[in-house]
Amino acid sequence: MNTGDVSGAVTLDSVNSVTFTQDTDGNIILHCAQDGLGSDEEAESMPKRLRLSKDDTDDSPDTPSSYSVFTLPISESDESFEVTMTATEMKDELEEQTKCDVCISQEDENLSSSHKSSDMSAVSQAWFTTKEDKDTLVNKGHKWKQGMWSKEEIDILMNNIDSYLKNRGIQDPTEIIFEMSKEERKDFYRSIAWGLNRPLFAVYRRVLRMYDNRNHVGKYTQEEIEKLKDLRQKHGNDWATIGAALGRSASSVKDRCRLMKDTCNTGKWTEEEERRLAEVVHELTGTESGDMVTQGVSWASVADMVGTRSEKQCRSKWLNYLNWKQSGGTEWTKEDDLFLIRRIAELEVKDENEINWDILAEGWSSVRSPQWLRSKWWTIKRQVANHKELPFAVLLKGLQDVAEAPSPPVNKVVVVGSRSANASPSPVTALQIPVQIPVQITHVSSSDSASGTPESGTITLNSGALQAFELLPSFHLQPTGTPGTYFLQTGSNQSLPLTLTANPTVTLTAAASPGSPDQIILHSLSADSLTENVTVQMSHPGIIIQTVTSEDLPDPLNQSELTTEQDLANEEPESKEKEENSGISDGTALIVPSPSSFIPTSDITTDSVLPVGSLTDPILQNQEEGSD
DNA sequence: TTACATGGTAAGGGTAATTTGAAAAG
DNA sequence: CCTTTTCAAATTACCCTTACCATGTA
Repeated sequence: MNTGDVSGAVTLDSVNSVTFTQDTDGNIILHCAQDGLGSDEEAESMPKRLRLSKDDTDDSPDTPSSYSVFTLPISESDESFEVTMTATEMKDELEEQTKCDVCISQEDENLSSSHKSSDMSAVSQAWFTTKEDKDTLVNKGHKWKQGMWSKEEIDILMNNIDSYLKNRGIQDPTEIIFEMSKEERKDFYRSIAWGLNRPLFAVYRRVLRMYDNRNHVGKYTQEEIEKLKDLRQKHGNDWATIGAALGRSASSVKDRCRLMKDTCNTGKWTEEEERRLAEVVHELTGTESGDMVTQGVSWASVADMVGTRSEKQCRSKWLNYLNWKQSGGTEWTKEDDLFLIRRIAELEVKDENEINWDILAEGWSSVRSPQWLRSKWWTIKRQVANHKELPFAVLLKGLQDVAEAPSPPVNKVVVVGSRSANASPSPVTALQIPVQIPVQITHVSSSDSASGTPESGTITLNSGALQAFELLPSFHLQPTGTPGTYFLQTGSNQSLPLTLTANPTVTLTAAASPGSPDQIILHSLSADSLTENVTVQMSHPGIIIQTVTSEDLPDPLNQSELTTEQDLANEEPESKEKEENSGISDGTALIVPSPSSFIPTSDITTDSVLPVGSLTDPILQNQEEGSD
């Protein structure tokens, strides 16, 4: 699937000169002369005014402050549009200079010169290689982001690249990156780094990796590995040459070589190996058996001394098991799960990246290491199929509810997120309290049904309750007549993964939830006699039933049927794929209790999340393609 | 020449996700 | 007893920083 056609992509090439003023409410008004709008024949001289209002969902110290820009309606014919402008670090300037001229012009010399007048982007406009440089800047109060790039950062980067390309009339970014000379691409990196709190060299590397198509090739085959060994013999550490010969990037082959020491064992560690590992670690770090050692270890040296294992194996064994074992660690329990979620919630961080795992892990005997704890969090988090889309706070609250639910562990159905009505692009967080949704499964005694058992039986699902819904191959909704109530109907030849036993009605989960009148009735028309006439009632507004099948997307036909119903307009439970990024994708969702192995996350990732811009991150794209 | 900006490499610490394999359950 | 499922350990593809070097240029 291609995300390139995400609708509503923002056009950034409306090159006009604009003027900021401030109104009495403190809003910044952006006056924008209507001359340069490209092909627009209607040379409407009416100036377009935009109001900049601070987006307060995003005021964490580490994330860029962003301003939403809305057009103020001037006339009916005025094509309104909406832009989100990231104004990182420019905030202060904007606030103190109530009036300034900014030229967003074709020539990005202008662009940079207007920035140059200040140190607003000191971080992203410097190459900087040393720690001291970093410290100096940080001490001066500049933000310095490092570590994994967040989705937001990538979006900014992609947008920057996009507008650079548009300004230059270049189609393919790889032209600039791999073909142009230094001179020709002068200022490329400088321009695209704008708005990011990372030094240029970080941006530079990120971009190289992103667009190097020899970099996301996937698993090494056995032949490749053999060939790699040969090449290694021949060329030593000349990774560029080896990579070229293999059709892989230099860093890829370098990394692969790190995994294979000729003397490496695989599989389970022997006691002797473990003993040696412990000895070596303690020796190299000047610590004693029983001490917690979670950083400051040179794993390359450790591996050398251990002899039979690679550095990664050593590190992994130590941080995920051995150190904990030796310092008297205790087993991780379900309670620990809950405790972890609570602890994280207590931190009240806006973003996962702000969590200090070292501190969190301190004095917690069932935690094997901070690194391990972090991965533990990941496994918890990934039980939520769409965790990638959910705002951190929502995810957290949802998990907390789930974990604390007193309900029996069997048949737990959890849904995170609720529908935030329509339209209003209101803050995604806070208001939307994830709830557990009671799901009732009853037999329907409706209409026809020739089935012999009007009595109903318990419905148990293969293993996790929601699997039933996930596996629904396709369906459509039919209004039942009762407002907000629909039949959700599957195709006749598709059997639900439901089996009936002998029990009348079953509530899959019974958590406290806001009473809600809205119901969805699922009516299976499966040919399978056992599953005939099964109705699933769910009472909650805005449940999204995500059809996640192995073939990915729901049947488009059914989708369209679904959306034609007028009263589905507000409550329409399933619309995600359709609606793309029209703003209502916030927060509604579905947790799944099923093993992660099953859920293809590919279809719920980027499309609805990619906010603006028409470029796709090739890395993401690659991952999607690969996940088939 | 120095000093500095830019662009580049190798090494290695790290993360995120999948694969593997043994134990538990059917 | 055999097969399937489950779950944690092991593995691996990929990511990011640091240190250091090369070259261009003011």
